[in-house]
Amino acid sequence: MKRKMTIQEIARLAGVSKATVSRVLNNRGGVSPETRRKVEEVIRLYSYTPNLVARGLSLKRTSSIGLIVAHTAERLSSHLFFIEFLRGISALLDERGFRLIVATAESEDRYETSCRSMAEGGVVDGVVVLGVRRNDKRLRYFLRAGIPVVTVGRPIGFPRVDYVDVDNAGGARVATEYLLRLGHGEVLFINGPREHTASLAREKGYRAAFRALRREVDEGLIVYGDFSFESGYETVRGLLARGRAPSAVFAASDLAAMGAITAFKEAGIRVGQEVSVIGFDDIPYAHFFDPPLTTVRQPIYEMGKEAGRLLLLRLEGEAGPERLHKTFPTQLIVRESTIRS
Amino acid sequence: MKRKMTIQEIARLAGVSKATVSRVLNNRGGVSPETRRKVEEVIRLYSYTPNLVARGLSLKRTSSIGLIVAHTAERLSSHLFFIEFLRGISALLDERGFRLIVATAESEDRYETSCRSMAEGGVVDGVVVLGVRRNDKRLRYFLRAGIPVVTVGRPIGFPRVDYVDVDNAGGARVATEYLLRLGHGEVLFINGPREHTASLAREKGYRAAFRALRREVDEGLIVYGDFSFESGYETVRGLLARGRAPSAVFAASDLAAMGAITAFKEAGIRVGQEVSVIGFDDIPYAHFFDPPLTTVRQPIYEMGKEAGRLLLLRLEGEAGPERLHKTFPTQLIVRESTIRS
DNA sequence: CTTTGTTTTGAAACCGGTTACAGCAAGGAG
DNA sequence: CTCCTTGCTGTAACCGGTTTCAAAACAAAG
Repeated sequence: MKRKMTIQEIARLAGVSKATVSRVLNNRGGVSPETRRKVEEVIRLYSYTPNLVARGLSLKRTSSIGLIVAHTAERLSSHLFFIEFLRGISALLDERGFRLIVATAESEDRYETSCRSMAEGGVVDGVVVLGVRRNDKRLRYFLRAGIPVVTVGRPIGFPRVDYVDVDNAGGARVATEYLLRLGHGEVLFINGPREHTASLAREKGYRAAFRALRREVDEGLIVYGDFSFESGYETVRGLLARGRAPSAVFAASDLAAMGAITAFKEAGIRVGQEVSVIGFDDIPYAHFFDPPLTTVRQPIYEMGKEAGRLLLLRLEGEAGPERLHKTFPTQLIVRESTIRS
Repeated sequence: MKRKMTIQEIARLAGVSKATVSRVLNNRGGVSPETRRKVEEVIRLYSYTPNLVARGLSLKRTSSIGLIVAHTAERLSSHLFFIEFLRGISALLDERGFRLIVATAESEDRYETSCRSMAEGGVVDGVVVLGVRRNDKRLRYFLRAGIPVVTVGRPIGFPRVDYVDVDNAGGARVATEYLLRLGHGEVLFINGPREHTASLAREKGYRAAFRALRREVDEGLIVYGDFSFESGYETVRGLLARGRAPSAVFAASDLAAMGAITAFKEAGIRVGQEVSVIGFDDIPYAHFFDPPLTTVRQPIYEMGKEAGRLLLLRLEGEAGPERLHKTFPTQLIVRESTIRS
C-alpha cells in the first residue's frame, strides 16, 4: 500500500507549482508543451490521481448524483422496475463520469434524515426521485436546498420540476382496445391504487378505449388493487366464486396479471384459450410465465438513461427556465395469454 | 432557495469561533453549557447542516462505501440477487450513517477507470465487491490503494480479504439427498459455469449426497450451463430428444430450473407429478411459478447486511489482522415441483 | 535597444470543515 | 495574595485541490 500522492508532491517532483500541475490535470491552456510533458511524465510515473473530495470542495461540484428510492419500494414490481432503471441511469452517468449514490431507507424518519443530509451536505449535484407522490416532502427538501431534481412520473404539485414519464394512458388504451377487438364483451380492469398517478392515467386509457369503440364501461368491472400478485389473484377468485367469469382481464401490472391467471388456472379455466389476460410493465419473467404473458412494455432502461440525461442537462446549465420532460411510448407485446373470443 | 450556511457564519451569528461550533456539532466536550445552548439555538434557527465534503476532506473519511457490481451483471438471476443484496446492505449502512455509492460499468475499460477513480479518489472508505473472480483485477486496485474490501463469495487468490459466502456445497447436498430419498434413481445436475467458485462448491455437494447414500454418480448427468433459463431448457430438451428422460433434476439456479420445467411441460410431462425439479436461490418468482418451485434458499438480504457489518468493523479498526468472514447456511424450501417417485 | 504584447509560471487566497495549541478566566490550595 | 489547576475559548494550521492575479520570460514590433 503506497501512500497517496498529493498535487503538492507531484509539483515538487516535477519542479513546478501546484497551479501548473492543476492546469495539466484539467487540460487547461497556458502551459508550455515541454512543461506539460514533464508534469505528465511525473504523474504517470507515480500513477497519481487527484483527490476527488478536495476537488469537490474547491469546485462545489462533486460529480455525483443521488438516486432516491421510495421507502415503499419493497414490492416486487418496484424491484424489477428499480433494477432496470438503475441499469439505464448508471450506464449514462458512467459514460459522463458521474457517480451514483443510492439512498434508500427502512423507516420513514430515517428516510427523512437521509434525504436532508443528502440535500444539504453537498455530496450530490442533483437527484433523481423514484416513486414520487403528490406534494412529496422529499422534493421540498431538495428544491429548498437548490438541488436540481428529476422525477420519474409527473410530479403533481411541482409545476417546474423536470421529469420523465411513460404514456400510461396510451398503453392502457391500446391494451384495452386490443382485448375489445378480439371480441371480448367485458374487460375486467384490475387497476393499481387510487392515489397513484399512473393508476389514474391507466384508467383514463381504459375508458378511452371503450369510448373509441362506442361501448359502455361497466363500472363494476373496474377494481383497485396495489399492483401485487395477490390483488390479481383475489380479484379473479372473488369474481369466479360469485359466478361472474370475465372473458378478458387487463391488469395494471404483470404481477397482478399473473395472479389473475393463477386464479383462472385453479378454477380449471385455460388462459390464452378460453380467456385473455394482459399485463403491464413487461417484467423479465413475463415471457417465462405459463402462458407467456401478453403485456404493455415500458422502456424502463431508456427512462433511466433519459432521467440522467435531463439531470445533467440541468446541471450543465444548458437548459432554460422551462420544464424539461420526456414521455415515453409503450408497446403492446403480444404473447400467448390472449386469444380471439 | 436559501444560500447554504457555513460554519463560519454560524460562528459569527453565535458570537463564537468556528472551533466552538465544530465542538458543538460533534458533541465534543470542553464547551460550557450556556455556550452550547446558544450555538445550538443558532444552528436550529438557520437549520444549518455541515458540508460533508469539507468534513470528508478534513477527516480523510467520507462515510460512504462503494458497491462494485460485476460488469457481467446483466443476467436476470444476478439482477435479483443484486437487488436483494442491495436492500440488505443499504439497510445496514443507512442505520450506521453511511452512504452507498454504486459502481457499475457497461464496458470493460470503463469499468477499470471507474474502479480506479473509486479506489484512489478518496470518495469511499471501503468497498464491497460482488461477483468476485479468481485473481480479480479490481481487488488489486483497492488493496493497493489501502481501501478495505469485503467480497461476496470467497475470493480465490486473496487469502487475507474479508468475505461473506453461502454454504453452496451444503445446500446442493441437501437438495440432492432430498431427491435421492424421494426415490429418484437418477438426478440430472444442471450446474453453472465451470470457472465459477459457486459451481464448484455445488458440484461437490451433489457428489457428497451420492456418497452419503452409497450411490454412484453418473458423470453423464452432470452438465454445465450458465445459470440461465435457456441452459435449463436446452439441456432437458436435448435429453428428451435423445429419449433419455431423467426423473429428477437439480439445477444450480431457479432460472435454469424454470427452463427445465418448461421443457418438460412442452413434452407433456407434468413436473411435480411425474418428475421432480429443484432450483437454487429462491428468487421472488419461485413461488409464483407453475408449479411453485422447490428450491434452495440463500439468505441474500442477510448476506448484504453482513457484508456491510464486516466492512464497518474493519473501518472502525476494531478488527484484528485475521480475516473476517461469514458463511451462511441455506435452506431447502419444499414447494410443489417435487414428488415421491 | 526600447517598448509593447503575449505566454508561461508561481504565490496566495479560497472552498468549509477539524484540531493542536496557546491564552485567559475562575476557583482552590497554600 | 500568589500560584496552580482546570475549564473554556479562539487562533492558526491543515486537509488537497482550483483559480485569481501579478510577475517573469520571451517574442515581435518600432
